[in-house]
Amino acid sequence: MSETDAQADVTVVLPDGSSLTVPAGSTVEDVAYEIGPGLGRDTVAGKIDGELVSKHDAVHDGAEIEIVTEDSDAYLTVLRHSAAHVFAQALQRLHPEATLTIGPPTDDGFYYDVTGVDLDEDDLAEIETEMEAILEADYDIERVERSREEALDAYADNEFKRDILETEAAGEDPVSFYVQDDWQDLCQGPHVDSTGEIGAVTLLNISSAYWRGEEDNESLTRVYGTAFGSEADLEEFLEMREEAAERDHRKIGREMDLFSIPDHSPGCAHYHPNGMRIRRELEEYIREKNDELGYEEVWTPELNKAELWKPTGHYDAFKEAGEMFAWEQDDTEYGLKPMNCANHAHIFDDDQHSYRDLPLRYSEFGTVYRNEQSGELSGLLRVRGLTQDDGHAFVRPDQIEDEIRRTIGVIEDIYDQFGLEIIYKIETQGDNSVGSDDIWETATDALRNALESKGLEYDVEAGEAAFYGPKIGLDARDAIGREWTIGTVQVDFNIPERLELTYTGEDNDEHHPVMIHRALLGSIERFMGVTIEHFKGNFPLWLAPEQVRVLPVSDDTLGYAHRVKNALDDAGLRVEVEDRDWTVGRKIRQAHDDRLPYMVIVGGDEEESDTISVRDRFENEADDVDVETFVDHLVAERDEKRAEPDFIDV
RNA sequence: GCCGGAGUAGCUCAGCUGGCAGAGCGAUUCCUUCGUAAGGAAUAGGUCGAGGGUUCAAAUCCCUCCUCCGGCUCCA
Repeated sequence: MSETDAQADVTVVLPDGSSLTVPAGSTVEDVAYEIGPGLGRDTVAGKIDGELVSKHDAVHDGAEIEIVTEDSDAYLTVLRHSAAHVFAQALQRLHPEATLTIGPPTDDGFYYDVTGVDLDEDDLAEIETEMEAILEADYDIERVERSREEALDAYADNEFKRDILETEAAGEDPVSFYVQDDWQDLCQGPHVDSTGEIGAVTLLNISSAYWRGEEDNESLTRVYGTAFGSEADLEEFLEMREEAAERDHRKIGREMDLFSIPDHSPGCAHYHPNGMRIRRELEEYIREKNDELGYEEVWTPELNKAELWKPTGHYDAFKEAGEMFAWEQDDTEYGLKPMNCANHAHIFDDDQHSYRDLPLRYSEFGTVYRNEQSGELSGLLRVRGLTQDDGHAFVRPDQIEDEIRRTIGVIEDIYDQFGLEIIYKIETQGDNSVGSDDIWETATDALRNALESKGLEYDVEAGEAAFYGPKIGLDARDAIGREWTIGTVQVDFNIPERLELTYTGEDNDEHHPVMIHRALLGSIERFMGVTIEHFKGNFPLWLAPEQVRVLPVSDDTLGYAHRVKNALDDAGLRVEVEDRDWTVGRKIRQAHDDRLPYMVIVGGDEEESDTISVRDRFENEADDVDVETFVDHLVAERDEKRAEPDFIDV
């Protein structure tokens, strides 16, 4: 507490809404002791106005205070931050030449970016052992304040820490260090009290990262790890990672023979018959939704002259970044389309339009090619050749918001249908944008208003939009928690102007329409990847590549099995007969492994009574089932796109 | 593109201190005709990702390239 403010008091707000008055200069820890001595002793750190801070930080008048103890969610963050320090200390014990940069906690662990040292996985194992020794030694972790000068001195050979002193810690004097044993790090904290508090720690992988995340900056070595209060929690974490790997769409895609991405075509998926069945269902579903929204389907070619993309700005945005496949042919530059907009704009422009014609909407399953960097490719989730369920609505300015709202409404229906959890984002104008700031603002407002009028929560990602306009991004998570944009809605005032697209207004003057770019699923590839992981391959009946498999108990009933199959075939169901020379148990096991929604088992009893025995993927069984009843149920279940097999109601 | 890891039979993987290329599952054939999560036997199956080098000898050691995985940057 500082002497000068000793008289003044400050009032802080606690999580339950009550207020507490403490002497000015009080720290988070002081506030905790004020609430109760037990809480004071348990305090690890605090939150001031939602931001995680050290328990030694002073509170200010009106601050919302939260005390972080071992029971708080934020405690793990603190503990992992300390684990990052333990890593750095261990690293420098074994590799004194290593230079430290930053080492923050993340959602599920921590990382530390270092340089001046080459590390591989064997090094990681050694460092981990050293870290365990540091936990064992249970060093006190102490916050120490040092003068700027002292800090700059200490980091005479570390340009990164000096950079931090000049930016994040600009003007701070003294600055805080955290010290454990004979090791220290410039750090704001907070940290746990001693290294022994970290119950379990592990290093996960090694990668490179750019200083301050910018590609032009120095490349650093990043080591990822995580930490928990106990070994048991760490075990649980590692088990969950293994379970997540079981959902991996690449693994399931191979097991179910859905698709492949061969070496001869990196980033370009080949759909096998089973995968194509799913793709067709998705496309038909989206056609229905596009009909609902008033889109007319078109098709435009992949191959175009490169000049198509010059006026739109795509050429600058894609070609010059090396992201477009383009080449010289007979003295002319050709390319594969990276987006469908220019072709749809052509269709609009090929005729004249009255204000009465708008909105005019074109949809296309448009296959585009983008030369994504090799290290970016990831199964179906990030590819070079992708088919978007793309669409462009050409609207009058007064129609923008309504059009967006209707589109978002349908998108919500779609994601509800799949049970996908979606994160809404608005991405705003970036450095590469074309068009005036005013136009961008109007367009961004239109998106914001549409989301807000539907009461949807969204994050804002500043500066992340495409070059031609702001966008709403709908993100889904994959099995290991990565977020991928699937659907998107974008407002574009720029391309219509650049291409001089016009319609004749009520005033008999020519006006530029506004283009709304949208994709409901995003790309078939990414959506399939997300969907496979979401369902863990256990698709709802309407999507399942093989919906029913008929298993004859023995060859004697093979004929009856085929008659049952025909009945299901006639209803348009995807059904096969298992005719391999296997025992019934073997056939059932295989059908479960193949993730069949339903299997039908037929033997002498069934043939005699003209019934079937049904077993679903949940291992529910029903005997003496009438074939017609079963078919009727499946048709309804399929047509209503029910999420799970429910013929056998339990 | 950058850092780390990996590429051996259709799949999952062993072999990699250089010395005859292996297993399980799957496939094929034969036997079995089976009642709700793996019946038995035999057989076939390989450019050890590609190219180059070292060596008497390379899946194994060295170099270059390709592809995949995790992360960074970037995106549907």
